[in-house]
Amino acid sequence: MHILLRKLTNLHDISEEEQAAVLSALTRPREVKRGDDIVADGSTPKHTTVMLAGTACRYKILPSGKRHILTFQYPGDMTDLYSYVMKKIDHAVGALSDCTVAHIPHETVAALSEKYPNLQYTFWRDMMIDASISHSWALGGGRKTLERVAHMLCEIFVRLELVGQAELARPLPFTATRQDLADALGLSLVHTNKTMASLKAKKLITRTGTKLQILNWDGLKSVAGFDPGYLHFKYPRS
Amino acid sequence: MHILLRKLTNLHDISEEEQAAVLSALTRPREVKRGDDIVADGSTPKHTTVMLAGTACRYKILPSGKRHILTFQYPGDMTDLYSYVMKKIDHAVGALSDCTVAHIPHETVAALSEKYPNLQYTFWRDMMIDASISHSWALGGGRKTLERVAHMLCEIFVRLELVGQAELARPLPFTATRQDLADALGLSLVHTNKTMASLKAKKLITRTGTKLQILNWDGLKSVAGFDPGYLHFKYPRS
DNA sequence: CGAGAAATTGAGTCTCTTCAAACCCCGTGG
DNA sequence: CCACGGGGTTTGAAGAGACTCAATTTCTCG
Repeated sequence: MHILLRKLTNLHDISEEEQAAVLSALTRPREVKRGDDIVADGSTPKHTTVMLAGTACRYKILPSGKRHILTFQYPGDMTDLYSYVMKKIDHAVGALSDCTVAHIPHETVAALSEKYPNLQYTFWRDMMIDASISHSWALGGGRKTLERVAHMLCEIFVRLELVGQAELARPLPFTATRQDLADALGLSLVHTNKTMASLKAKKLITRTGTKLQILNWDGLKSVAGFDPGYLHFKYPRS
Repeated sequence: MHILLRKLTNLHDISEEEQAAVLSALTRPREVKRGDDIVADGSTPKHTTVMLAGTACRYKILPSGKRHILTFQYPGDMTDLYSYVMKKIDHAVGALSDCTVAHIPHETVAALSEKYPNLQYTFWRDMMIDASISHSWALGGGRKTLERVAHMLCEIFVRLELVGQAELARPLPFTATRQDLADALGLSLVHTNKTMASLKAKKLITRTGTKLQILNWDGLKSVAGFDPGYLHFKYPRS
């Protein structure tokens, strides 16, 4: 099953015909190098972008020069529907690892929306869930730092697992650096790092080379107070 | 001009016919007392709510017991489109002052959306802008506390002015308490208050009874680094 | 093997929080 | 007409969490 369908069907029921229509709307994939922007801040894209492989993020450079990461984007995510509705985008999308992406022209999105209202609903829903996620990050959910970091790790794992990119037995294909993580959490690199060290000390996670291994899922989940409901998966992890 | 139209037409061009259709969809107004919930957390409303008078907020009670205010809602705002898309709402809407509200049943929203795609687009846009605002709050825009508080005051004024509820010459109908403001900023009451005292010391604002008077708009704007672009008004304040 | 990037660790500082107390405004009842 | 009470506001002081600066170690890849 195509990764985009894997994502969309988990959001909402869509028919075979609709599934085929979305897939045929995809342009030829293209490669993006780590560190490059997929969508530039302030631009008015003419198409939306679908992640096929790699990790990207929506981010903003603040006046202070700091980078704030709004959400991570994984394979299957439609990272730029925002520009379809808002015309001018107010943040950038950047590749955190080498990525493969495809596009759907805005006019095709419009045509699909008109022909298949159910699809449009699915798109809208995807967008709101994405907004909901970045929301929950920004708020920190009223959690203390240790919980927040644990929560972020839980979310990353569950989202990757949904699209078949991760399983507990294997280390996460966690291509983000500590700095990326810190920018997403809104914490300093140093403090993020010290917090992760403490999760490591509790034997909840460990680092194997570049990858991150979850040693004790239940423990991590309980420290984080993680409840995947806010991700609005149709078939949540048990 | 009806306050809802004043808001919507500033978001997007909509025809006379569409305007009339929206207005006729409104149910009879009802009153909500200060402190009462307009929409309960976790509920699945069957209608969206339009603010006609007063101040409300979308908020969440965090596990720590703290209240986090996501956005303020002023007259003209459609405060509950969220539930139209997401079914189950993940936050509450509460009245910060005595309010007058009206409703539009979800099925009417659906019918309007089908008949007038342009209206649906306007709704969608409204929703994304609202999300964008709460976003910008949560991030704090990378601003320091003094700037953040000033920025919040600027936003409140501009939004109220748009719907004819405020002007510089008169004190703001600022019905929120310091605690409300603190919950919206994500700061403690004490610190919020001290920050406002410092704005007062700079002769940018002053308090007259319950109301708040802006003494020096340009000064406030400049301290805040306020740029109303993120509100996506069609006719921004000069 | 070496260079550059990323991660780790230590120390000092400052912001924001919490706790606590006093104050002020305003409506109510004697 | 004034004392009382309660919600909201203001102020002080002490402590905790997070930040920055800076040095060191580890990893990765050519």
